[in-house]
Amino acid sequence: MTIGEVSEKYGITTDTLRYYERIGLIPPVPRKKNGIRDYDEESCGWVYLVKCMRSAGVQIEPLIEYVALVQANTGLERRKNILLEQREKLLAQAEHLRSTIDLLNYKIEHYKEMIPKKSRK
Amino acid sequence: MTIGEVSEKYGITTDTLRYYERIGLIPPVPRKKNGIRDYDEESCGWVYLVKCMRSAGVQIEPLIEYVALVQANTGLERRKNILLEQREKLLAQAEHLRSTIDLLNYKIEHYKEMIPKKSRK
DNA sequence: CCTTGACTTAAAGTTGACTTAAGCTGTTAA
DNA sequence: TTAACAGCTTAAGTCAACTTTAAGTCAAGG
Repeated sequence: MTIGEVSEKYGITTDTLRYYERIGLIPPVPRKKNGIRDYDEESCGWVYLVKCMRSAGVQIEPLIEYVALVQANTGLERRKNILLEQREKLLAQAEHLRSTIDLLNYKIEHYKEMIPKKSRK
Repeated sequence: MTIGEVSEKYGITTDTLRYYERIGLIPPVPRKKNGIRDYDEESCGWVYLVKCMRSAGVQIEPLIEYVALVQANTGLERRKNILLEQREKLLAQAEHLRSTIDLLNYKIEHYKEMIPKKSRK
């Protein structure tokens, strides 16, 4: 799979895909003899994981550390801790999101009551 | 209430509070004769709302528009729509967060299985 | 042969959201 | 009364995470 196809598939620009690889957010992608990236299942899996985590708000730094450990095949305990830490953050975020949505619901109800009385046009 | 007290109360620096006011994220705060800000209930309410929305990920721009409309006492319909739009975004984000947390749970389970076999130290 | 799409490094530019600096003034404690 | 403090303003600076530009090379397809 070419970088262009992967870009299409996940909605990430080719520039960003190369950037991710450069900074170690995903492990080096296998190349064809001519040096062109040839994404396999595994690389796609990494891209998917990063896309998912990043869009959920996980910072780049912990992900880079995690990827480095997986590549070095070490730090099992540390890897688990990184995942646990990030999960904690996401759980807190989800909780905060819920209460903010409640606040919005409350305000929106207020407008629903106000508006029908005015608009007629 | 001085800016310092408000800063303390909501965990927002005085710099940020002034910045918020300057860009219209909260309406102008009342002043004492000497020009020093004197936050009342209403201003504190705005600070709280902004803190809540911002930390949930709501963009500054729509909030500025909303605040401007409230101040001009117009655009009831538009205000409601802004709130509806932001709620939609937060709901989508909450859903995405949930699935990402699931993915993390899955990966963490994997590490829980791997680790006990090795570590004995 | 030439266009297309891939590749490289390195650096500058962008965006969103603050933060800091510089240079004031006004109130309070020693 | 004088020095420390908290406040004031505007403009410039910072940071993360990209994005774009420069300035090329390389190789396959029409």
